[in-house]
Amino acid sequence: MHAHDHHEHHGNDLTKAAQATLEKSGEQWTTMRERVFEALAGFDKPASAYDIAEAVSRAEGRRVAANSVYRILDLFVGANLARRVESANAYMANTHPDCLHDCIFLVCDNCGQTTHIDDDSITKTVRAAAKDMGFSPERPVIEVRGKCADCD
Amino acid sequence: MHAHDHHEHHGNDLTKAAQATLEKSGEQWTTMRERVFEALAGFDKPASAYDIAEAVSRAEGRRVAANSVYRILDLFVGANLARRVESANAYMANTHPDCLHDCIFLVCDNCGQTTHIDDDSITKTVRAAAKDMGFSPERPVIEVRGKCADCD
DNA sequence: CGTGCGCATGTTATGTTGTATCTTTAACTC
DNA sequence: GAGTTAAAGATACAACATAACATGCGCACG
Repeated sequence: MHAHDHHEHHGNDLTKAAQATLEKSGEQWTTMRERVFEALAGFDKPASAYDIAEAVSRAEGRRVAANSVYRILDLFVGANLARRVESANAYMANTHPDCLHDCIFLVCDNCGQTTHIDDDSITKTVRAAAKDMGFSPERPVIEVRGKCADCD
Repeated sequence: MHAHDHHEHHGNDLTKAAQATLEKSGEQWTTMRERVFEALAGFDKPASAYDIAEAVSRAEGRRVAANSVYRILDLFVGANLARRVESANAYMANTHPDCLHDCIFLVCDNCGQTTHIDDDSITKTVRAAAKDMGFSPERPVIEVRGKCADCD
């Protein structure tokens, strides 16, 4: 278990936490950003920008272009409201935007369900190993592909 | 340092090792596969299928389509002759195809230079952490984005 | 009041990465 | 060398990502 305690936000609470974090970083919490965040948080597996564009389009009854979604996702990733899952070319909402981690994703190859772990001892070790090679780590990407408990 | 000793193959030696490994797995070492492998091994940074298609096209003086390259890369990854770098949507030749590892890539965000580490203690820990969550790890993806010694 | 400025979003176009399907060629077997 | 099978070519398209420019909207300042 990791040492410090942080909230795993859910539902409306999560949206509120995201808004607070984004505003604290000096950015606006617009309608569009809220729609994108809610769409993203509504997926239980990594969602591509196009998945989100489609979801928001449906919810809004108008065409929302992927382009706009990408812009917002980039902003979210920068502000720690969302994470990119590299091995899936897709994004996940961060359930504790108020707290910074290198996190580890477990991605089921069968159903796509993705959970995350925050194990700072692992990520510290990975960063240290990179430093030992004279490399300056900035963003560890640690993902595990395999089978989730349900699909195994 | 990792415990067991394996060769880091280079140049013609590497090609020979790749051929041996591929044939041992019951696949043919064709002219095209050799061209693709050599093109791949010729890059010092992750190469996309399209990069390789272009390199092979130039070398052969004829148009080689990306999809042929993809087929061969998939085969190579399956046979441990090459690795996919997920955070770069690109591939690297495996310098020791005769030896199986979960490996760790250090990818420079500035120049693209990518090196790899084989640190089994880290990868074992990652797999163990996944198992603790009831997840069956099959393919850990461990990559570190940052700055290489030269660019830092 | 209105106009000019900054930022968010929309629109369209295009670039890059990855698959699918079908045809043709090349490699091994006898 | 003829027949069989695996590999590679051609073409089309799907999915992911960015670029460039236009529009809308709120707000500060004259």
